[in-house]
Amino acid sequence: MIANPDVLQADFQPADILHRHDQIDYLSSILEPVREGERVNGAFIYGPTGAGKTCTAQFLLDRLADSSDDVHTYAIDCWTNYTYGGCLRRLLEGFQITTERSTPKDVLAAQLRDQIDEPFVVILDEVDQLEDDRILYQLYEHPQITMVLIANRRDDFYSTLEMRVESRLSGFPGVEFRKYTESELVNILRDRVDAAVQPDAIGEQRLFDIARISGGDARVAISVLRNALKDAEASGAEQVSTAHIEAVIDDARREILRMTISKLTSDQRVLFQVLLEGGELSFGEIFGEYEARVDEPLVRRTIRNHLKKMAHYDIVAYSGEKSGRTYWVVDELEVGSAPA
DNA sequence: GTTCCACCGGAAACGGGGGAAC
DNA sequence: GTTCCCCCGTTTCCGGTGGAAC
Repeated sequence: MIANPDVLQADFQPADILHRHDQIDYLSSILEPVREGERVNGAFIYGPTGAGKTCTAQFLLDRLADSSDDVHTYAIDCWTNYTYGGCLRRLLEGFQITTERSTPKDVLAAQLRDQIDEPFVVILDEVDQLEDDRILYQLYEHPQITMVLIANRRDDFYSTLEMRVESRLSGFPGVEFRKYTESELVNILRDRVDAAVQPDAIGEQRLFDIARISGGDARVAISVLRNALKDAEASGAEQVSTAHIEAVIDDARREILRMTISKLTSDQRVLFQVLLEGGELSFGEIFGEYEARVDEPLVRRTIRNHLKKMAHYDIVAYSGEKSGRTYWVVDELEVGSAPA
């Protein structure tokens, strides 16, 4: 049934990004001068998870790199490179400059300033995860670097920046990526189906079912599609049925959850599990349960930092400013009701 | 109003890990 | 192999806040 499984992976880069042509055209017009060697400040892409932000930005950078040998491009995941030094090192790596963990940060900054002497377009994905916005200021001031910033919420990001950085970046043209509509998701799924599976493996109505339960999130929709096709194939069916889709909704949920928690440290995973099982909990309840589950627990202050970081990741949420604060897991995968 | 307790978060210190220099 | 330097996660200290009990 499945002829080309790679096409069903969430990170597969399609030849065309459906329903994002307006954004692509606009971003292309912004980045066009870079091709001619001119300096462009950059752009800011924002919108919810699964709206195609990263995929589109990567698509644009690939196209830019293909069209000109003189333009260097690189993408940095600020979730994993959130420290000032770590982000600087990744940037220099992108320009083929090798660095060491022990290299002083001011040396890295000087290398960035002095050694990048050709047009360089950088995607900073999940830019709101950066701990230190000095890097954004230095990139802005660099005569050869163009930034493409990606985050979920525009206003939240700008509100965290130091004034001198905010005043510069607020001039970046913003490009909003809204959630996909059901019919848009159906087109995206059909595109993948046409490239990946045998004809008639899944009917149009079943694609609508998947689109409806995915809440506008292409990542979820593709995960449900992939799992439903696998389930149908394993059961010897010739076509995906409603029952196959119903059977894999929880699998898709777990898959997304696994992808999310795979980025966490072991202690953060315990905290996540405590909150997942306990629902809404106070700090004292979380810490008590955490302490009982690990052999060498970290101190309270560190756990507070971890919870704050997880809230920054949008994995957990909290209400209340001081005492009386409670924490809970954010249900990121908003899978709706099962198909009718 | 006062005291106690739990909690938050800034600041500084500590220590492990990794690389460079000798 | 040893020493030094640096990064970065963790710990310690401490001031501030808010709610509950008296």
